[in-house]
Amino acid sequence: MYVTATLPLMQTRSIPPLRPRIARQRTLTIKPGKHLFLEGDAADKIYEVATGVLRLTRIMEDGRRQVIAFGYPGDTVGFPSDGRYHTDCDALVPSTLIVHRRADLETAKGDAALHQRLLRAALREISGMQDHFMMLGRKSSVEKLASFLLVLTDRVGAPLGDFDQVNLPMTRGDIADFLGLTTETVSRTFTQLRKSQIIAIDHINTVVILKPTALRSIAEGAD
Amino acid sequence: MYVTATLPLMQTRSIPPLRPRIARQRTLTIKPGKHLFLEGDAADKIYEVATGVLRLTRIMEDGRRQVIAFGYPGDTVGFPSDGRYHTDCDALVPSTLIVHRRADLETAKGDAALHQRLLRAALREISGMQDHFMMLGRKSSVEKLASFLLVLTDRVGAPLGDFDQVNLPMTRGDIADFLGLTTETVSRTFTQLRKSQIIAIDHINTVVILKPTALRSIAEGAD
DNA sequence: CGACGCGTTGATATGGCTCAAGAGTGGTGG
DNA sequence: CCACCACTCTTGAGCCATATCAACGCGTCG
Repeated sequence: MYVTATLPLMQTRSIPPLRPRIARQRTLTIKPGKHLFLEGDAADKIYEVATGVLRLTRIMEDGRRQVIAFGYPGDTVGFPSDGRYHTDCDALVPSTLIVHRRADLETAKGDAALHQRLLRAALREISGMQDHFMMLGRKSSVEKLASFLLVLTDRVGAPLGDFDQVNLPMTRGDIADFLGLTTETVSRTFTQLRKSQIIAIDHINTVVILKPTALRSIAEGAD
Repeated sequence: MYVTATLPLMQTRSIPPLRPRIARQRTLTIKPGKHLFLEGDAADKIYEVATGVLRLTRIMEDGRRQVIAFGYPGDTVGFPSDGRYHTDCDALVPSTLIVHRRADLETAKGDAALHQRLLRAALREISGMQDHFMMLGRKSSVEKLASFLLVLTDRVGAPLGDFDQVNLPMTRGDIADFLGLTTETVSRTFTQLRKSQIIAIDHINTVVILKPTALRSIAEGAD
């Protein structure tokens, strides 16, 4: 069997945000709480996150919500199907985005390199989602939260003394809806990891990874 | 809110299998139980299902399994990321596949129409997976099974008298691993739907949809 | 200062899991 | 053609992880 680190976020590995070279780039700023697009909107644009964090969600008629992904710098969001977006998308923190036309993804007629780039982002998204499946369908609450923290730390963690630290711009409810749990369970699971000295919690949204190895073995399903 | 039929399978809508026009197509036959590729294999080829049914799976070190998707005619499987496959893939029934080169997806240099076609398949896969997320994370067992049966019926159901009938080439275990349940729960849920006269079960793997409306309202979360 | 949103914690309920037994079902070889 | 075996499916009983319901603290913002 091929062993994979299980990665709940959209993408397996981050790619540095596109830096303008020759052509001027269309960019866009979006504030927390503001929607970039809604499910069902005609999808003309594709967005590449430059700074900030986005949230992609799906909502059922009765209000049940699933967070499909968090969009971090380097991530691309807004892949259309049948010309429409299939999730809602809003910002968790002030964010800046690079705007691409749908045509840049769909045809190689224009900027071939950009086309390639967007295509590759789409493929990365597919493989990232496959990890998320395993997590949603087959993992316990601790395993889910451990996996989540690990991926986030890998992608956007910052060293703090001997440890890695990670900031969580999303609420416990967002994490719950990403992992298929309730806020209460997420909160309890944080407490559990904190009490077993595997993580430390600074200000509600700042987690320090004290025992990365322990966290990793929890995520992979070691008892 | 934009209301979506929730669709657990890979793709929202089937597309007719590619029919050879000028160039000869490379095709391939695969028997039940045989693997088309494994997670981690170098991904040189992309496959379009012409006939049969494939199964895409992910397995954890301790044996927990997640069925990522079932590949029906018109579906495309084997999207690579970083040049590798990220799931295992085998056949549930004898299947024939149209083989494409990875380059056909990745560059528009060769057959532009084919490139487009594969790209669109990738985008459809992304949106299909988003539906699957909602199902895995937020639905009850009946809702899951109802959604599953509906999508399958839409895609590969056949009329039988006044009703639609659908064949299930996969085991209860496969369905369980697709829906994030156990075999026992899947079996019980089938029984429950059968006893409430919403479906009828012919030969273990043949389901007749007696009350599609009821099934639909269960899938969407009506109590 | 009050209100509201968010997070934590506790008590209890319950849906789906686990363990276990039996009933089909299909394949194989005598 | 039948007997046997392996495998899948079904059903039951009990349990456990997570949901639900509820209370409360804390920080933020008007």
